[in-house]
Amino acid sequence: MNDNDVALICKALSDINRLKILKLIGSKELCACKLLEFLQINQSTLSYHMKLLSDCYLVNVRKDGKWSHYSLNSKTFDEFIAYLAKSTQNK
Amino acid sequence: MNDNDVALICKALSDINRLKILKLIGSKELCACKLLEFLQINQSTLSYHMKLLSDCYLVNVRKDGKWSHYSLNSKTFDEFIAYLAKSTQNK
DNA sequence: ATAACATATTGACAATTATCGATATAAGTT
DNA sequence: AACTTATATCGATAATTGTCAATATGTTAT
Repeated sequence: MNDNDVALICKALSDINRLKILKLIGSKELCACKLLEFLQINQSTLSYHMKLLSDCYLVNVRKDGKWSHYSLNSKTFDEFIAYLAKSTQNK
Repeated sequence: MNDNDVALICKALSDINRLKILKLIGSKELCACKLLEFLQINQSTLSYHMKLLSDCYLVNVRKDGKWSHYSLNSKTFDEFIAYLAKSTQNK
């Protein structure tokens, strides 16, 4: 993880809908159709957000038939938090 | 601190130059002219970034004569990290 | 094979962003 | 008072972003 990765992840988290998504899938895996129920956005818009979140490895996608199940990639998320916290220390 | 605050802070940290600034002022206060030495950007561009960072309370500004001294607002930063970390837990 | 369903992709568009040059403000210096 | 220095603001511009409607892709059910 480097500054560029962190910038990308921050960008991914800089949208209110994507933050809501993070919270929703933070503790349990959800499919796109469930996420759609909670958010006031179009299906294609959700798909756009999910791609953005998974492109920076913040979110895992598990395909099961016609469903896409999304979950938080805890490894990336934890590394991100740790990197950020460390960024502001010593040097 | 709420989702909107966090989205704003994430947006503030989603730029590579602002991330560098965060690292630079994370441990010690620096004036704009010092920051300018480290970054390959215009003076007005730096001023724009610093305004963005201080508008979301991530950065403190201390004016001293004609100088502006910037430092990390640790309270905001720590709250931000804590909020993010908590966002992905239980519910 | 056809239909229905879940999700992804494309194209378009308005809004926002990062950047710079020019100018303004405000403080120190001569 | 005139000049220099440090920073902020304004105006313009190219690039990026979030959104939707329409369409495509792929899967299951009939």
